[in-house]
Amino acid sequence: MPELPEVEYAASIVRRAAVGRTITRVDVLHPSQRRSLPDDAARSVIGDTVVDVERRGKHQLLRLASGRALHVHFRMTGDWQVVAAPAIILPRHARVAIRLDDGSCLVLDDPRALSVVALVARGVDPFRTLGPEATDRAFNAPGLQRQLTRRRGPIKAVLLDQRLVAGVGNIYASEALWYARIDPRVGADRLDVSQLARVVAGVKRALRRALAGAGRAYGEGAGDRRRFNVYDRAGLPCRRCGAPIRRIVQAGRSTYFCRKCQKR
DNA sequence: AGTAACCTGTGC
DNA sequence: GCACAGGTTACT
Repeated sequence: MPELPEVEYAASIVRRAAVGRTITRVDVLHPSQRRSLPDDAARSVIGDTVVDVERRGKHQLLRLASGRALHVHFRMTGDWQVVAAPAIILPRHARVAIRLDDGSCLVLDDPRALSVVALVARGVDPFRTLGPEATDRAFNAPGLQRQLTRRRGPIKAVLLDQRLVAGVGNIYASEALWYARIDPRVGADRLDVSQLARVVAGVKRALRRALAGAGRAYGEGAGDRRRFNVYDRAGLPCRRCGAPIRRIVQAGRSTYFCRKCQKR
């Protein structure tokens, strides 16, 4: 589920539920999460107050009054559930439960347990390695071209590199290149600045469209394929030209594209 | 640049 | 049984 639009939506839910609230208890319910959030760290945030919730790329940061923060990444299958008091019934795949002073509970719900929750010390910037935000003006063709002098590889793989641009995931990398009409297999360093401008525009278009729809049609499974132009549509007709959508594997991940209208 | 690893679930 | 899954890091 969680690409940037879903993370933005999840962050907005947590913001509403947690800002201004004080943490009264933290339970780490799966050994996998204990690696990033050991028991002593979990204990140490008790009594601290959530003052803000930020999102950068696919990362979330719950800023605490002490100056520290909880850094959250959903990876493949994480999500927040906010459970209201007094009936605290944890979802099936509850991995971390953060109780708040109004009796409610923030639950990290993650079947695969790959999510990461870590305590960040005051003054540490957990986002320092991230590139410009995908939806921001700072993500632009000239800037991308400069980065490409050091980063080679097919454009699809390059878009997934969070150091170059923050927030593009596997679905929207395919979607963006379909909008840009560019073949995902092309070496990124072979694209000229006007083609890179199309890639940048494609990324923004795909993400903004999804951001507008996040919250609706979320996690319903069946409705998902309809939202996409190419992702998970192997063999189905391209919405632009009718040619069958192809699936290939790049760097171990599925890529979907239209061979006819995505060139070079 | 590809592959394994981290985990569990789903669908063929 | 096996392939595959929307992410990321650390290895060949």
